[in-house]
Order: sequence, then C-alpha cells, then structure tokens
Amino acid sequence: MIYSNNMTDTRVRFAPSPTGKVHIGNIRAAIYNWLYARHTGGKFILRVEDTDLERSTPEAIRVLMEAMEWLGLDWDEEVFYQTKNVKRHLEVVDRLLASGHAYKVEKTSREGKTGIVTMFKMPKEGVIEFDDIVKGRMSKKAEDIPDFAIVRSDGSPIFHIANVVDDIDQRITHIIRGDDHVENTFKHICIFKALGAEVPKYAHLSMIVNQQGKPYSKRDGAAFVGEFRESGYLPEALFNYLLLLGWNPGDEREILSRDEMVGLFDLAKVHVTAAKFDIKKLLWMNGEYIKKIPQEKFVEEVKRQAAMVVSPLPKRDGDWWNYLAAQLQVRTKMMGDIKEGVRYLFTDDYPVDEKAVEKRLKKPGVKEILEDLAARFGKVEDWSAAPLEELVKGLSQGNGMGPWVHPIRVAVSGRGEGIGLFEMLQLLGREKTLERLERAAKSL
RNA sequence: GGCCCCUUCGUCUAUCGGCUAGGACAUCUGGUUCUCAUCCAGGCAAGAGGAGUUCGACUCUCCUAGGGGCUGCCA
Repeated sequence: MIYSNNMTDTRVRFAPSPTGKVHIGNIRAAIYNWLYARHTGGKFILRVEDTDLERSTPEAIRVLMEAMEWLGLDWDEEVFYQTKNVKRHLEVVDRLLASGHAYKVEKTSREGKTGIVTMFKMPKEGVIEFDDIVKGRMSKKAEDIPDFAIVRSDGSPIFHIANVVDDIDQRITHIIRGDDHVENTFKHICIFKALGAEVPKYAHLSMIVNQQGKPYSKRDGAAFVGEFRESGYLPEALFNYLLLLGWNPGDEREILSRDEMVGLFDLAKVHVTAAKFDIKKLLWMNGEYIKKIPQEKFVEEVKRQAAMVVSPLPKRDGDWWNYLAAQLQVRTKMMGDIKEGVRYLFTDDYPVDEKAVEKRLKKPGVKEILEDLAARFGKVEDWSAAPLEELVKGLSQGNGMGPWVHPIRVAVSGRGEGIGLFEMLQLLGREKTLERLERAAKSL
C-alpha cells in the first residue's frame, strides 16, 4: 500500500509559506524541529508551502533560506515544494470521494462567489484524541467539528489536504508546529485515518507574545529574522534566546553551545504556556556571545564597520586595530553599534552629544583645564595610555581624575561614554587629540 | 456565543507531594574604575482566587476569575 509508513526513523519538517519575511515565532518552530531531528539522529526536511502564488516569489524563498542558513538550520534532503505535489493532492481527493469520505457541494464564499467545492466528511460521533507531546492528551467530540473544504471551486487543493498528503508522502513522523494548528489537528487526524495512513506524533508550540500577552507582531518591535540580523544580533544569540523561550535544560545553564542544545533537547520538556518576548534578555545574551567571538573575527567586524564610516580606511597597524577591538568587544551589545562607537576615530564629522557638552564642558574653569592639558599633552614623549594616565593622575593629586577625564572625553569624542579614555587618546593620536582639545577650548 | 488550551518574582523559568519556593534578565546597593561596560559581593521581588484529597499541596481533583487559540473556498 502506498501509505505504509515506516516510523523507525524520525522525520520532521518545517513547512513555512514563503512570504518574504520570517517571523520569530515561525523560526522558533524551525529551531525546535531542527533540534529534535539532530537530537534523534533523524531528518529535518524543509517544505515550502508555496501554494499562494501571489506571495511565493523566488525572492521570498531566497529570504526564507537565507534566514535559515544564517541561523545554521541546515535541512536534509531536497527542498520539497508543495506546488509540485498538487497532482497528488487531487488524486488523493478523488480517492476520498470514491470512498465516501468526501463530497462535493455548492457553496457561497465570504466574498460572495458561488461554486462547487469538495468537502471532507467528518465523523458525526465519537471522540477524536491524540497525545500531544507538549500539551498532553487532547480530545474533542467529533460532532463539534463541522465538515470542511479541501478543494476550492477553482479546483485547487486547500491547506488541510495538501498538508496531510505531503506529510504522508514525506513520511513525517513528528509534526512540530505552532499552537494555532491544534484545532486543525483533529481534522487532519481524520484525514490520515480516512486514508489508512499512520497518524504522526504531534507537538504544538505555544506562541511568542508581547508584553500585553498578545501575539508578538511587527508592531511590537523587531519581529522578523532579517531585522535582528540587521540590527546586529548574532545568530547564535537569537537561536539560544528563542530556544530558551519555552524550553530549558532542566538545570541552571542558559548559554548553551549548539552541541549541548542538540544533546539536551527534549520535546517533552517544552512549555505549554505562551512566552513573552523580552528584548532586554536577548540583548544581554547577545553581549555574552559577542564576548565569545574570537578576537581576529571581532577585529574584522570592527574594520568592516569602520569602513562604513570612511572608505578607504586610513592606514593603521595591526596592534592598533587589536587594541581598539579589545576595548570595544567587552562593551558591545549589538554588533551594529560598533560603527557609531568608532566614528570619532576616523573622521571629524561625528555627532556631538549636547547633554554631555552641557554637563562636562560648559562649566567654569573647563576652558582653562583643556588649554592646560593641551599644553602638557604636547610635551608627552611616549604617546600611549599609561603615561597619559600618569600625567592626569599627577594633576589630580590623588583626588580622582573626574574633573579632567570627563571634559577630555567629551572634547575629543563628542560623547560622555565609550572606551577607556586613555586608550581612546592613544588610539586617536597626539595630533588629533590636541586639535580637538584646542578646538573645544576655543568654543567655550 | 461554542469548542479547546493556559495561569510560579516585572520577564524567561526550576520545582515531577516535604519549600527557609532556586537560577537568569531587568532593577537597586556596595566594591573595582576615568565614563560606559566588564568583573565581584549583596538586596528587592512570585505560586490568580476558592473548595477538596492528604500527615503534608506550588505540585493531584473540582469550581470561579483572567488570558490565549480556533470557529474561511487563509495557512
């Protein structure tokens, strides 16, 4: 029989409809599917549900695959395109019609179109049940589910039949998907049974919600994978964070390597309740992952972003870059912040924080301090952080360097925060430092 | 409205009948320090409400309240 199902090897699928954007809730389903496949040594299959011809463009499919590749969600076997299986869907519908599990009827759609659609005939009595791996025993009276359409009046198969037939054809053993499909599951189980196919195991994942408890949408902030990527989140951090939104290893570990995740992942421990998306924790986690980036790679990223400020990059030696990168790495929470964080090092055209100017420069005596410093700095022999710090320390006479440090920082970088001041001066160089100190002094 | 599901600190969560309810993020305090950050030490903060079962309930059962999902010729 065609529908024989060999359940020995785990086969899971991620079946998104390509819309050009990949929502985090959706990609979390992909992550759970992927982890389950890798954990069990099974197959993770990508099925593109591209039956909506309007939105399913090659571009949309490319965006989808890019998001998956970015997160390291590699799929096994050839990508399955649902549109290529339409003939099969319709064949199966004929079989259902022949066996009395489906019938045709004239219906009027919401839009007012009248035509002949094919309906699946639900059992009229009894209880439909299944054990959801995350939600537990689910059951529903058959009479509570009305018959539903499986072929449109234009002859195209509808989601319910296409989905089930594809799952059978692809020998899917575990269906791990969003919570919004639980009600459909009762319908789908009836289709599997009507076809004499083995019913797969189900695991329904709760939704990701916003602070108000409503489904997390683009109105709540970054909602699509591409947006996180653009703002400078690391794929490892997003992956880890999304995984923890509804699952944990059972101990107190939170930052997990991919291998640990694969080894520890367990569908039965996935939470039933919806999780609120907390961007602050993601940000923290991103910082943790940034700290783990090998220095050589981080330096490359710094250079790449610096090149967005000035191109071509001015000549600086390797030590200079390493020094800068080391200063930045521990403070960077989002990769995208690097660019603005180094701007003042490469150009005089950098933004000035007016608040910092008010607070640190526009104070009595500051003009004199800056002029005095410029004079002293001019005489420093070894222009590097340590001697510069010694010099200022001497001026402060052990009373704290604040009165000197803060004005210098704002005068040379335009900001009230950033990397260590003396490291900053070393990186900037004597010439630029003096020039900016003098310019600031003059403006006061 | 009907059906299904959910409910521990502000947030993510641990707890599978013994809890002085633990951790992380956020927040606050202190230390390190030139800012920010890191790092270190510490603080604040939770079982929706009500019955029942039990020697004992956050854990089991029921009810109530609140929240969510579904109820398409969308997926």
